Amino acid sequence: MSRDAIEVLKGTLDMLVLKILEDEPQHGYGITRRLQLLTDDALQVDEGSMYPALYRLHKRGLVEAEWFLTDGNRRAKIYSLTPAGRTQLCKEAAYWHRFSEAVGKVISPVPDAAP
Amino acid sequence: MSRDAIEVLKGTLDMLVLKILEDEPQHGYGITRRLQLLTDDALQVDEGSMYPALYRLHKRGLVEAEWFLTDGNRRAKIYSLTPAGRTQLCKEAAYWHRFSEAVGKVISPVPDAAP
DNA sequence: TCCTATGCTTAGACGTTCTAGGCATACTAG
DNA sequence: CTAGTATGCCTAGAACGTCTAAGCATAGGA
Repeated sequence: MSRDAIEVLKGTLDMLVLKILEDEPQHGYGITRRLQLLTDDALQVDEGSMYPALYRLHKRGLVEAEWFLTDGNRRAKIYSLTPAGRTQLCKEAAYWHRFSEAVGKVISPVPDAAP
Repeated sequence: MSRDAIEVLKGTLDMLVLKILEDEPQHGYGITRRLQLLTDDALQVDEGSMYPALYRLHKRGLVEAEWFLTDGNRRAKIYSLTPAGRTQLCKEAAYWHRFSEAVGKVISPVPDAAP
């Protein structure tokens, strides 16, 4: 399974992470699995992308981090959204909509919807 | 006008260019304006992105290039799609659909369509 | 003559993702 | 007891594509 995973377009991971954290605080590993789950294995983000992304977001004040213990008694750094992060999520989602809409106009020319 | 242009997500320009060329052969400057036109100024690709993209595509054998004279008597390098380019366009469009669909699943959770 | 639109080129900065390695612990099977 | 698997984190570097910013050249209009 999952051999048909696709790469994440550069610039979209931050938005995806923020969105996952909007649902509920998560640790890096959890975010990765959540993305996989939500997209039926289409999105499988590498750890080498996920953790640097979380650092970026943390440095920008968009997420907070705190160490906790999971059910399995393992330590995990739980990230949660800050107010600034919530704002940024809105911006990035809006950007995504604008961009994907623009791409849509190019690759699937509007066929003059039937009246 | 046009101050609300957005950046092109890295990895999508090739697809956009191939798509424009599928309609009809164009030169770099023309492709840029065509993208702008089709997307109501949302997509304004810089020359510094467009020409390197065309070189990439040419090196990969996805487009052909030939010098012509335009209406205005100016020289212009006209690019056209090769069969390989057409195939690649299909691949990239399919990738885009898969990716944007996956993103959609994350950022706009399905609200359990009403029965 | 100057300015704008057209049209191409290219070096370098920049940011993001991936590759690929490392580390540590909990639990299970043998 | 020991090996393997799943969990969980870290990071250096390569790879890649887009943008910034400069330069060049010509046509046509003011």
